[in-house]
Amino acid sequence: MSGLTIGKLAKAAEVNVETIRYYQRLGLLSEPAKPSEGYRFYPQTYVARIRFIKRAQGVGFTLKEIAQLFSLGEHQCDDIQALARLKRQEVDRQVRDLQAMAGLLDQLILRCDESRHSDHCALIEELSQEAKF
Amino acid sequence: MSGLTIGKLAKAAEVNVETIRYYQRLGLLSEPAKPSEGYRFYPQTYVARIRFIKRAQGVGFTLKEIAQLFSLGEHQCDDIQALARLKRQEVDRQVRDLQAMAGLLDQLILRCDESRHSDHCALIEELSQEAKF
DNA sequence: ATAAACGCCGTACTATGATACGGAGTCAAG
DNA sequence: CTTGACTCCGTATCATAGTACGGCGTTTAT
Repeated sequence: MSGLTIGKLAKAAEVNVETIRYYQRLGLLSEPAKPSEGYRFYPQTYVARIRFIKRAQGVGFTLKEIAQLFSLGEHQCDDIQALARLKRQEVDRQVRDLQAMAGLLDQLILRCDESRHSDHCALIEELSQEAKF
Repeated sequence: MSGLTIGKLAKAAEVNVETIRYYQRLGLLSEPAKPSEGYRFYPQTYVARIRFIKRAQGVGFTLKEIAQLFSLGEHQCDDIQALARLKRQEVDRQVRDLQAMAGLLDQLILRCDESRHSDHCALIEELSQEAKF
């Protein structure tokens, strides 16, 4: 098993072929050398990498940030730590935001149980008040 | 204190004036009636609402999803619960993803401490393996 | 050995989430 | 009472993240 064609990779990673090409253009994925005759072959590890990109995006990272994240390991350990710690803090903030969101949804669900839901705006207000960052 | 002009609101919520107009066009914010002479006035509660939108975006919600979230409270409690529960599950998944991301960053930070960082790709692979949703 | 399917590559188009711009009206400080 | 800042509104432009398309070459299954 020397590798996957782009179509197989796309299917395995559950993305569009064009998306892979796009990621290559952005440098998120390196493009394997093209054999003088025939198609490119992609290593299986790309499946994981693409899935990772998709998940990171799902939690609010931009492709640029993800590229930065990847680059963390590719430098000598100098200012990497600072960047990683910064990202780490952002992630913590995002977790807090999501937990607040979970709380809001829980309250909405509860309120539904009680068949009474007049003050959801107060909830939103409260939630955003917490956001002192 | 009868309300804010759009500029004051924008400053208070730390967004561009144009962003507010845009949100109005999308129905995320209702546009206060324009007095026959003079400027519109926005209630202070809009500050919280805008901050909420911004935070929700930050954790991966689209404006469309946020609009949906807002609409949850504005219907009679029928299929609201189902939708809220669905969103709730998504949020839980996102929290898990973020925690995995935090773990990845922690490992990168550690590896920096050890001044040795050859296998970060293995980390990414591992992380995306976990993602069986 | 040939047709259908797939890969390659460049360019064009789409949707989302804003931002900018221009001209006219309004407000408020000096 | 004027001038500078702000509002209003419509339209245009931008960045990001893809998706589609067309023409050509390659591959593979029948």
